[in-house]
Amino acid sequence: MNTARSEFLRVVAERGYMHQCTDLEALDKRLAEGPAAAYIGFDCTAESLHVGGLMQIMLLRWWQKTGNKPIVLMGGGTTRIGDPTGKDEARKMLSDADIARNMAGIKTVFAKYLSFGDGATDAMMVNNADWLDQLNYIAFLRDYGKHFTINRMLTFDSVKLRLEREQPLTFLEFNYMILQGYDFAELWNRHKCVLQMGGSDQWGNIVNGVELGRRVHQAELYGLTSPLLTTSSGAKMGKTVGGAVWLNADMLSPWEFWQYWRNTEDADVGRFLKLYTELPLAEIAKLEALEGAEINEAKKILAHEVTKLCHGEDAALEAAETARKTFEQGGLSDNLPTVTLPAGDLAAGIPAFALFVRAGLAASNGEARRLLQQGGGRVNDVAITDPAQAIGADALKDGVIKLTAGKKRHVLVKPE
RNA sequence: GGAGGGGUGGCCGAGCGGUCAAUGGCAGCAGACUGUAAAUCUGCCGACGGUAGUCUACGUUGGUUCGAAUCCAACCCCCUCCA
Repeated sequence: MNTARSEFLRVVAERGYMHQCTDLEALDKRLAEGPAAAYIGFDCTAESLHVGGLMQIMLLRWWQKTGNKPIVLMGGGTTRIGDPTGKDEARKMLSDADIARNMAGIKTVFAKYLSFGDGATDAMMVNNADWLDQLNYIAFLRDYGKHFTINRMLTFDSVKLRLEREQPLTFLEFNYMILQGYDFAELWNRHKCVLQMGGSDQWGNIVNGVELGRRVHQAELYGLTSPLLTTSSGAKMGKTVGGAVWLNADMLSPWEFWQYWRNTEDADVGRFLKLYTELPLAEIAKLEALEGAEINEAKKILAHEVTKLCHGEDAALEAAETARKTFEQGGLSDNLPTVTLPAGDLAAGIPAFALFVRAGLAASNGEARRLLQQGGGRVNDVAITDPAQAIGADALKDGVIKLTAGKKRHVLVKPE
């Protein structure tokens, strides 16, 4: 791998993006010959992508930076089927309206990482509904179905998992891999796309496309997968207290996004800097070498760099400043998540537990009570252990009340 | 169509007439220790409620019982084997 001639594959190898490749040497040779097009597919299963998809986006970004053309494939068609890969049971069917809404939400993020346009290395976005929706069943089966044997399909992990666990796999889902394979062949046909990338769980689907392209179009196609990312302690990436770590700001504020990276485990800092930032490797090596509490500096840089790419430099700086005020000075920052409350309610006094619920720091009154009783709740940095203690307008400091749950979750309450 | 097995809290998985809001594990939350880290230890972990109490829960609907997640019936769904 050190012998890679193409800049892209060098980056991929050095920064840890590679898990498997269908034919590394041939791909390297192809890339050395000149710019190429590659695609990654994104299914429209939620209104935003989350950090789980960030590595794929970074791959496309490097692809473009190293002089190639990225194609973002929106799975408007395949999402109607539902990818069974890695799933114990069928996902519930999404309505076309859901899919359209999700696609609209997901699309927005790519503009931040890729530059779109009509030039040779400009990114383009396509939707596989454009060709899948109008497939003619019999014609499709004759032209493409003949290239897939059931024998082979049954050997794919996505299928085996279901069969071994004795969970049903519907014929609908069974077709997913064929359609994804067809996507690749079609993208070769339309845009001379030679490479499909994706997470390691997509390996089987990708290989299908490579083979289909060869059989139908005699095309030399390649596949490359990235490792499935878990944190050092084994947890799957991308969970915060609130849920997934979304990339869209309206689903997860830049402040919380920054916090997510700031809280990276020590052992993951170097790896994440390589994967999710574009800092030079030499600089990363220095940061990685920091010991003990000093590694916190590296985490701040990680948080800054990742947030800068996703939400812009201003948002990153603002989050850093908010963190500095909140954690290092123990003070107030008006950039913390804020909840408003009718001034009248506050004047009348609200039991502490109820206030925590209204601020979104507890899901139910019972949970809020427990939080307070266990000493995990603070009002203006003072622990409140009596859940029923009334909080009134006299708690206002500079016009706001600061609520804290645990060590890291802060919310400002403002009367209005 | 026939025979058998199964559907329990976010997940896995016990329970098989009362002492069950339901053992245990995972996940999650909080506290201690720390560095907004990890590991570890401790507490919490259905809802409402002045921790007494009330309500909603063990696929669905009825039934038997003083009393059911536990027994019966019908229905729905899943799995296995046979046809």
